[in-house]
Amino acid sequence: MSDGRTAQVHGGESLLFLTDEQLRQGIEAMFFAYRGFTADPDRILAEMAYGRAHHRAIHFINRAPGTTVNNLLVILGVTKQSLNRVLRTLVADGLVESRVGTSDKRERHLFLTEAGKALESQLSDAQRARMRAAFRKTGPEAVAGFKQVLEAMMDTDMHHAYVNLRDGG
Amino acid sequence: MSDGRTAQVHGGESLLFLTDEQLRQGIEAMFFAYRGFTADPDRILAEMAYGRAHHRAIHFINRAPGTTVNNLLVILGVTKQSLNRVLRTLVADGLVESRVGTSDKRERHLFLTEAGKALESQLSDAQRARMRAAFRKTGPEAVAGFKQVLEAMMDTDMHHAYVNLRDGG
DNA sequence: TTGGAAAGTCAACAAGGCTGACATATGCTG
DNA sequence: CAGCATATGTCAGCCTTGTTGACTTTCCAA
Repeated sequence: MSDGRTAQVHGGESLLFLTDEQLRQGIEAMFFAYRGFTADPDRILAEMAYGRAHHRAIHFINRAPGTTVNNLLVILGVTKQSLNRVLRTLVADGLVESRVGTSDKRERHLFLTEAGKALESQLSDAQRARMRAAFRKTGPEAVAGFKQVLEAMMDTDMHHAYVNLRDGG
Repeated sequence: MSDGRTAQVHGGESLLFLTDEQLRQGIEAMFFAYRGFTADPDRILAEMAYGRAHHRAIHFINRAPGTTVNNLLVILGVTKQSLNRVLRTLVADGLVESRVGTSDKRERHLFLTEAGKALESQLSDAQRARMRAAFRKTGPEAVAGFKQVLEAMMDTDMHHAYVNLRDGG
C-alpha cells in the first residue's frame, strides 16, 4: 500500500498524479482548505452563542424547507439527541419553526423564520464570498474538476439522503 | 450579495459557474466530501482511544520529523494547551518521542516511534485509498482543478507556516 | 543580573459528539 | 380494538477537543 509504486506507467498512460506523495498533498490540501472554508462563518458564529452545528442545521433547513427532523439527522450524520440539542436552542431563539406534520402528525417539519433566514444569509454570504473568490481565481475548468473529485470522495449514504430529499421536495 | 445575479455575462465570457446556486453546491460538496475524507481513519481511530486530533498530530509529525510543539500548533491552528493534551497521550503510549532541543532547551522536538510510524501508515493507507479511488476515477485534469481550487480556498497563514517548515526542514 | 518573552505544562470549563433508557403521540396491521 | 412500529423529545452521563488562566523553565537582551 505504502510502497510508492503507484506511479507505474500502465499501457503507456502516466499515472504520476497517483503517487503517494500526490495523494498526501491532496489530503493536506483538504485539511487546510476545510479550515479556510469554515473560518469565516465560524467568526460570525463565535460572536453569538452558536457553533458549527447550528450553522449546518440552518443551512440544510434553508435548502430543504419543511424537512423533517429524521431527514435532517440522516443528512447531518448525527444522533437525534445531538441534533435535538441544537434545534431546541434555535427554536427557543426564534430562528427555526417546528410545525407538526399534517399527513403524519408524528413528524415535525422545520422552517427558518425571518430571523433564521437573516442569519442564514449572513453566514452564507461570508462562506460564498470565499468560495466565489476561489472559483473566480481558478476558472470554470478547475471548478469542474474540483466538483468531480469531491463527488467521488463523498460519503455516499449521507449524500444520497440529501439528493433524494431535494429531488422529492 | 445574495441577489443571484452573479451569473451575468461579462465581456462575452460566461460566468455561470459563479452563480449563487453553483457556489452553494460547492459548499455542500465540501461538507459531504470532508465527511467521506475523514470517515475511514475515524473508524480505525475509534477502535483505539484516539480521535481526529491524534491523527492530525501524527500526520504532521510524520511529514516534518523533529518539528517543535510551537511549529505544530501553528500548523494545526489550535492552542498549545489543546495540542499538549494530545501529545501527552501519544508520548505516554509510546507513539511519539519528545526530545529536548539541543540549541534551545525550551523547545521539544517531536518524532514518531516505530509504533507511531505503524499507526501513521495504517491511517494514511486508509485515507489514501479513498483519495486514490477518487483521483483515479476522475483523472489527472480533474485532480489538477481540485488542487487549484483547494489552494485558493486555504487558510493562508496556517498553510504558509507548513510550507515554510517543509522547505526549511 | 534581572526582567521580559517564549516554550511547555496543568487545571478547569464549554461545545458538541456519543450511548442508553424512557416517555409520548401517532400510524399501521392483524 | 390491541399491539407493535415509528417519529420525536428528553434526561443523564460519558468522551474528545476546543478554550482561557495560571504557572514553571529557559533564553536573551538591556
